[in-house]
Amino acid sequence: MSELRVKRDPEGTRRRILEAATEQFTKFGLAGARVDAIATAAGTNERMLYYYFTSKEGLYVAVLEAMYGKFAERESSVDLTGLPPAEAIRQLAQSIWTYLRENPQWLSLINNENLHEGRYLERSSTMRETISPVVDLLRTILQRGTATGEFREGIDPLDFYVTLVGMGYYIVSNRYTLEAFTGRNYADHVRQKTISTMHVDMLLSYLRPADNRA
Amino acid sequence: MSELRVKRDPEGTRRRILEAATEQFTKFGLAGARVDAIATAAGTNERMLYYYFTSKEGLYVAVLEAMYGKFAERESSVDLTGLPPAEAIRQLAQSIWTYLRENPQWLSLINNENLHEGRYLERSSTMRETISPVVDLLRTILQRGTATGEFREGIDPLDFYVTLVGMGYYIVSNRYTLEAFTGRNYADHVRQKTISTMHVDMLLSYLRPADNRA
Amino acid sequence: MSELRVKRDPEGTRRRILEAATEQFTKFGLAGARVDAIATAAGTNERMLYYYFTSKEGLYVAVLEAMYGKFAERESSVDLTGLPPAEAIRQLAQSIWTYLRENPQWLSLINNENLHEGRYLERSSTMRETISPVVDLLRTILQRGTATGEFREGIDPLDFYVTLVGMGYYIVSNRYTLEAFTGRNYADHVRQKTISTMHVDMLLSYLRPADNRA
Amino acid sequence: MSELRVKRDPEGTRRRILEAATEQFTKFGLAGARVDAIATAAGTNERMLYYYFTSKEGLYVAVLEAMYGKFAERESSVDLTGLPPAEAIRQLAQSIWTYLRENPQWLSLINNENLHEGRYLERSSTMRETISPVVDLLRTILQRGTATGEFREGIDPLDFYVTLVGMGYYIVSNRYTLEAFTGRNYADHVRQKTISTMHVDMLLSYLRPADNRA
DNA sequence: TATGAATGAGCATTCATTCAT
DNA sequence: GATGAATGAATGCTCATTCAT
Repeated sequence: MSELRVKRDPEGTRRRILEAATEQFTKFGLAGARVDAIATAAGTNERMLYYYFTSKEGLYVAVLEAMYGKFAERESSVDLTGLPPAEAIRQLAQSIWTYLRENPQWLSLINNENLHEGRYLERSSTMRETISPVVDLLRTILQRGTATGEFREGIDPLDFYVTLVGMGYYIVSNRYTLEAFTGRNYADHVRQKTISTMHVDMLLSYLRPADNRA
Repeated sequence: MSELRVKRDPEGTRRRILEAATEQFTKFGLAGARVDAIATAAGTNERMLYYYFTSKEGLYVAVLEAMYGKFAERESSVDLTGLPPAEAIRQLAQSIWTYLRENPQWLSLINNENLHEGRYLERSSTMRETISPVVDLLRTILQRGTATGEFREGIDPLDFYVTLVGMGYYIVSNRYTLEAFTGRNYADHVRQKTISTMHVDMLLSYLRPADNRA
Repeated sequence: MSELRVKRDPEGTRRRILEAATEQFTKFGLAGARVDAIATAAGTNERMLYYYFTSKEGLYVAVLEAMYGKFAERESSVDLTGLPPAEAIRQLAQSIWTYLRENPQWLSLINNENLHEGRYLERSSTMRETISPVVDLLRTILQRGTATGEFREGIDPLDFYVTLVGMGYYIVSNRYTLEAFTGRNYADHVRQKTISTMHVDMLLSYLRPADNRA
Repeated sequence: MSELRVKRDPEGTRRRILEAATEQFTKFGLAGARVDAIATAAGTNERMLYYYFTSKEGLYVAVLEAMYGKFAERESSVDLTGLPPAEAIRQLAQSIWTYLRENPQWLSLINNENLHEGRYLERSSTMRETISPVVDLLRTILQRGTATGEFREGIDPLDFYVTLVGMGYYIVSNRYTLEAFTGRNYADHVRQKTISTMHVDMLLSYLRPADNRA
């Protein structure tokens, strides 16, 4: 018999709570989110939230972990084999920046975590492995570029990765204050394209060997 | 009659409330900060907070404005006249990055504002003028560099400024999550020096004209 | 098929719930005890508690009844035949006081019942018969003592019994507040022996006929 | 201007909360009492309860302390100078028992404290001094009696006091369960008179010297 | 018999804010 | 200007209990 409202649906209930919580936490932060708003949005009652996640903080950690999961999944799915080094860098950067642009709530969560000095992130243990595949990929690209003489030697892949991510992160995360300060709307498509071109140029001109310059 | 405790000190009370509020808002955000904690920390009672700032939000806006004021003051005090263009860029970057490093609470406030989609920032109207002197300064430096042939043409000063700030912003603001993800402590002095060297190199190699490269 | 965990054990489950409930109710009272704590301590789930005992109150009554059962069993097992009256009184008193000392949770339950004005006790009808054998025994002893001239006439056995029990009850039930008020630890063995000697003396000197005194 | 409802009355509000709390705690115990019921009964709101007493437990302790205060006041007001020793004992006992009879809520509180193993009583520091005046008084009476040869030697005043109090305490505190068990209503005036006569007789016959007996 | 899932009312407590002096 | 007293609406969380399997 088909029913509109499924009465018993543990997995569904859990999932709906997690989705609702993700939205509330990204919108209002840990302190600002309200458990009753989460329960209502999830179509259940507050009690179930505690049944599945023990506490508001427990739910917050679960949201963080679910987010990391999706992020890691996506990061490891990029395929850049066979591309010339510079082009690989370009595409890797675009891929990461696109992800950040499309998932601003993810950045809100990260910012919230930094407000809490990473307290809740520490509880989860698999963060480091999340990004290592991308950094490995980047390392390979840099090595290929150095081998062909296109890139200079001695580039630290992790610092380079952090810089690359930061470029995209900053303009997405700070889009509202940037508009107030600069008068420019960096959420705008054209604006984003312009500045990301600058960023790619910057990354690549930095990689170019000194001999090639003078 | 002489008393140990000065009862009436309007300016002092106002200032102490503002200082206490700054600390609480930067630590816990708008939602997380507690008015009674602010009052206690300021050595006064909650009522005075409403007397001077109307509401919690009003106090929050006042904190934002006070912060902008200090930031603007500092930004306009840099003197780079007489320096060769590349050196001027280097010193400007270092100056800004040092400020960010030394004022992480300022970044917390900005992040909080972005969480609120810049709602409270809009109320204050003088934001844009805050950064324009620095951007003007940067524009002059870029023009000087272009004139001497050191820098390429057609660089957008504002986008360049945003990129430069973002580089410093990201590693300070995200220091906690970066440590969880990368295993590196970017709050560390040596680490910060290393990556800021990379950033300056990146900015300058981007500015170098194409003719100079091939 | 043999399994390590026996799944079905109705009597065991019922018993374990009752034991866990006894502990929780004596520790925290009816209002303070938590059904989920009882279920957990009994190694089952809350639902079974309702299956066997209908409600929290039903379980509470069941605990009361089980306690009475044990108490009655014990009370009727004292054998004092053949002892001289005074010695019989002495041994009866010691027997009762020892029981009280060894079952302070029983006193907690009784106190709880008095807090509820005996509401739940009334439901059980066999209370009165519980103590009547002991009172009968006491009546016989008193009659024997009167016959030999050792005890005076006209002693009410029930009032005497109540007084005797009260002496032991008070110092066990109130051991914590007594320590706070008097500085003496009446839970201490030596202390208990001293005061119970006083109590026995008191009971016996009361029983002694007036003629014997002057 | 005369108003029915006094708007500002800090002392009154505090007092009314304390009175309402006393009633609720004595009726339902610490766990069973409800803060909103207390607030309503006090004609104020829950917030004020926390304003004046910090927490439910804080209020509970305040109730305990207020009760002790009244008890101590009363205890120290008995005047027995000039009475013959036996009469003094009789009147002291009656005075204490009357107090217990008239303040059964006080006994409920004490029982509750014993359920909590005296946890909250410990916080208050002046308990011991509360009863010492009465014990001193008792000691004097006993000494006077010994001097005249009416009382035997070597009576411990504190143990004697504890026994005396216990006699009255038990039949008041356990009046409901006693009725269920014995069928007698010890709250009844006649009943109480009968048994307290027994108790006084018991105390006095215990005090009488051995020489006087045989 | 047994158990995981679900519920709604109620819980102690805290919140930002306002009143009266 | 300054302060203690007062408020009502939340807030996160727990309660005893019932439903569905």
